[in-house]
Amino acid sequence: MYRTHNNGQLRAANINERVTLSGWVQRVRDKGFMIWIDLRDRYGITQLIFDEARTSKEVMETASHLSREFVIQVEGTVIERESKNPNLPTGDVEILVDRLTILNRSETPPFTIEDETDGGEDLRMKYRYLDIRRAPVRENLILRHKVSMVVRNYLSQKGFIEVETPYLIKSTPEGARDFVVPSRMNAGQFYALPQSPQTFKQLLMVGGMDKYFQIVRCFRDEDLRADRQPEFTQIDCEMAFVEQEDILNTFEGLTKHLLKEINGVEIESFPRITYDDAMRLYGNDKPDIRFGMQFGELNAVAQHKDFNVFNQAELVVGIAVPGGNAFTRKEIDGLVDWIKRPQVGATGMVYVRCNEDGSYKSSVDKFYTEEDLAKWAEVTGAQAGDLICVLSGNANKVRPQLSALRMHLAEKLGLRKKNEFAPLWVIDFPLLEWDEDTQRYYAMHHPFTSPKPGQLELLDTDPAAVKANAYDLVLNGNEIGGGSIRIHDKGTQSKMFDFLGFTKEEAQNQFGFLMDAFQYGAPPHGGIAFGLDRLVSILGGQETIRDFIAFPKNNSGRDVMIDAPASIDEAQLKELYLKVTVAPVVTEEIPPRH
RNA sequence: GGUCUGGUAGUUCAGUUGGUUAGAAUACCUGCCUGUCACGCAGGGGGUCGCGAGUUCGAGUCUCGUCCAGACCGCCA
Repeated sequence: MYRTHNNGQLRAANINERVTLSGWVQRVRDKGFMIWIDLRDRYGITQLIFDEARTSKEVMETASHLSREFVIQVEGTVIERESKNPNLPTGDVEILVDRLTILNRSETPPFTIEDETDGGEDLRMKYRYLDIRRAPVRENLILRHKVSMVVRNYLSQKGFIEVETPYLIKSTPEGARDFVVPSRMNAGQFYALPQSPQTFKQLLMVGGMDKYFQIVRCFRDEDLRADRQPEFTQIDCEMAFVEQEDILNTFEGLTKHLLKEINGVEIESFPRITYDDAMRLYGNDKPDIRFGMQFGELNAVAQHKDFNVFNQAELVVGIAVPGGNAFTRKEIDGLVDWIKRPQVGATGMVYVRCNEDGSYKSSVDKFYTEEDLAKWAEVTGAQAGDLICVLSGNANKVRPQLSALRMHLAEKLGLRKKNEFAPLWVIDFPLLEWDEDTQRYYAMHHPFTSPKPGQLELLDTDPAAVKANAYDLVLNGNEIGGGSIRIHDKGTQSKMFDFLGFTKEEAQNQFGFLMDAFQYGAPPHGGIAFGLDRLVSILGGQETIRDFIAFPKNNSGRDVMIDAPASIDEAQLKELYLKVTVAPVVTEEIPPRH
């Protein structure tokens, strides 16, 4: 038997018990006459003691040569500590060891296995199995497990059935790039890995499953970010015989339940905002509403003076930055530089200082009186002590720019508190989105999304005005879920494909199976999918999803631990009927560590 | 595809105007230490300054290229 207890278990009540423990050596404190060892496992740390006066010479000798991350097994007696450690749950006791076995030795790890490690991102990923020994990573994975369990239990109780859908499916040109898998048995043909189980869950509705969910891996071959991985996990859900209201209520219930179970936060009901309002008030379809700073449109009060920049602009829009009058000139110049960076792309910024005495001082005093500026303050809701930041230009460009500034300032001012949770629904998304490059409309959500009742006719006259039965769940400025009521009849679906530029043949070839299914009694249905990785990281109060994934990919989509992706040999290529047109990549040999 | 930041000891980093033998902390090794818990003290070993070219009497430092990593924009229905 390797152990009678784990390393987080023993308390004063266990004193005088004889125990066997196993684990990793966290730290050795060798004072010569006595050696203390912190023994670690997933459950905690227990202190071992080896004492000249009470421990055999042989065991003492072995103990003195232990070092970090050795795996050992000890037998001994639980004794009361002479000096207790209140910082440790097991801090009242220690184990006086009389038998010590080294189960496995360890090289010195390349970084410290501590909460605050000295290891950089790169190194931690290369030795991820060591990183996972660290409490913060371990706790994140445990949190992820808890969230999955809460979701599974909740949805099961509500009558949802978890059904698995295939990973080897067919590539479609719409949407993200597919990861593709060559088929050995079907020369020259390829599977694609699913970007989501979208069509399958709709077919499950046609199949009468009524309420489906799946915690499922999805794949997208697009560039990565701190919150984006090429393979990621969705909580994928679909319901039959529902309207938008039913979906919103069901999954608001799930999200409330999660916030309560995981974070102990109770929220009455989630606010709803239309897409148009979100864009108008926050310049963004996933607003962070933990703080205010809503946009104020200033065209009426700032145009028709002598300031041509504003007069020529489609939109003049500002935000009040709470306490922003305290910024120095240098800080404000820094903000201007920040928004002028190519990533944001603004051409300039006008600002107004709202002084404590009620007076105003702006960068455009030449053109505006204090009375004018007072109106700006009224529109943006600025109080004495605030700073008003104003951008102008084309509405579609200015709104995202001011949104970026709003988020940047909120970060700077500490308004994005990680233990505060502000969910909201964004509803009434447009059905379509115009793409300048290809000069055509694309489905904003996906081509299976239904238009609002009675708006299908608009498709021919004013496509941009068509609203969809689509909704996003936003939490703290992150889209954590999105879905729609789907099209469930062949006629409408066919019209959608037609409008999106599919020929009859293309539509039949790519989505014929779905439209066929719709001919056999497809029920009205709709659903939603949550990004589990992102959801868990937000509930865990962190920005990056990588630490909530056991073995994540890096910025360039590589797994630096197993060194994937990699070339495959000629024979394998031949078997798959593939020819590679670039030279095989020779990966760097990893030198052995000493 | 683009913008920006970084790459120096096992690790995290410093390194001035281009100038002697490239430093600190930590980790590691050795010794000492009568209750440690980030133990302490003394000593020691440890460097392809990412790689390649160039400028220069002289490059960790300047220039160009390249590779790697990270953040962001595009992209992600």
